[in-house]
Amino acid sequence: MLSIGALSRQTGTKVPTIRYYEKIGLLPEPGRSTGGQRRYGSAEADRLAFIRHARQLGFPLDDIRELLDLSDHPDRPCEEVDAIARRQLDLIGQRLERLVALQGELQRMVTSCQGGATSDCRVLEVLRSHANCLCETPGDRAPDA
Amino acid sequence: MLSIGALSRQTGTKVPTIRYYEKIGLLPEPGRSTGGQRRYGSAEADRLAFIRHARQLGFPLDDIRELLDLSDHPDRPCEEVDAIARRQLDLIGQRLERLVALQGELQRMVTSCQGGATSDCRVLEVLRSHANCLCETPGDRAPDA
DNA sequence: GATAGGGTCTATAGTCACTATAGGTTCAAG
DNA sequence: CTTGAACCTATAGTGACTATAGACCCTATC
Repeated sequence: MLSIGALSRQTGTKVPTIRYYEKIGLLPEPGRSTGGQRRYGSAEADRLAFIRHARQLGFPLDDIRELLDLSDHPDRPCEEVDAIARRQLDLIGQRLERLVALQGELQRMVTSCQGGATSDCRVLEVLRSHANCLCETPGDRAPDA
Repeated sequence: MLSIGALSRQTGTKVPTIRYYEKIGLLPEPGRSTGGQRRYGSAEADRLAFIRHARQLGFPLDDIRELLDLSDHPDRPCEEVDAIARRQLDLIGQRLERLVALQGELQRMVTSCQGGATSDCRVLEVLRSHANCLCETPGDRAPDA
């Protein structure tokens, strides 16, 4: 039986994160010691490891919830799992494309800066003028990983 | 003089976002109509365009605040600007590296899935076992863009 | 001048995935 | 039996917005 701190060290997950996962229902409520402290077995440790690994791969918690659910039902077909993974792969592809473009523009900005006063700064100039920038995807956001 | 909606359309920024930028001090408090509605001139429009462009390049708002400040002082040397841009470039490089690794692992997962029941699902199996995964950077996060 | 509608106002809460804090309790070693 | 680290709960904060509610304004048409 592991304390929350031991589980934290074992899985590389911070203690508040474990409690957070419990609160949002990703981890089951564990047993408690007589004094009321959480005690974990290997099933919980496996589940948490699964979650952390999926998080490292950038899956959002809602997807992970679904993956865990599917994982709990070995008889169900794995198409849904596949779909979730492919969706995530797609997303990462999109982010990569975008990041490469950003890197390009930033690189151009930085290398064209010759020093001097900010009044002549090429970086600021580029930021000021929208000429020759990407600006394809105006208001998008992309989280994590 | 532009209404907030007109400025929104001109810069591709949502109206609540403009008000949010004002609240956190990135945009100055604009003049108002007799009825109390915000009215913007071209200086504000330029400033907002600068902010949006920097955001598209992934700069966090705090960096943008500093860039705007430097931009307001044309006599100062542009080294700081350069440093901020280089830092951002670095960050993007790191994110790219990581995303490429993620893409690789996800791709392997997805292509090795042969269909069938979730009990044999290769995707879930990989998520369950930490063997041959990246796991170098345990608890890191990386926002935006 | 009245009215209709769309735009605008403020304030507040929600998003995602945590992280930090405060103030108290329990556990294990010595 | 005492110490001090680890644990408990509850709440608030992060970043960069987004959404909602309920009231008010502005302009155009009648």
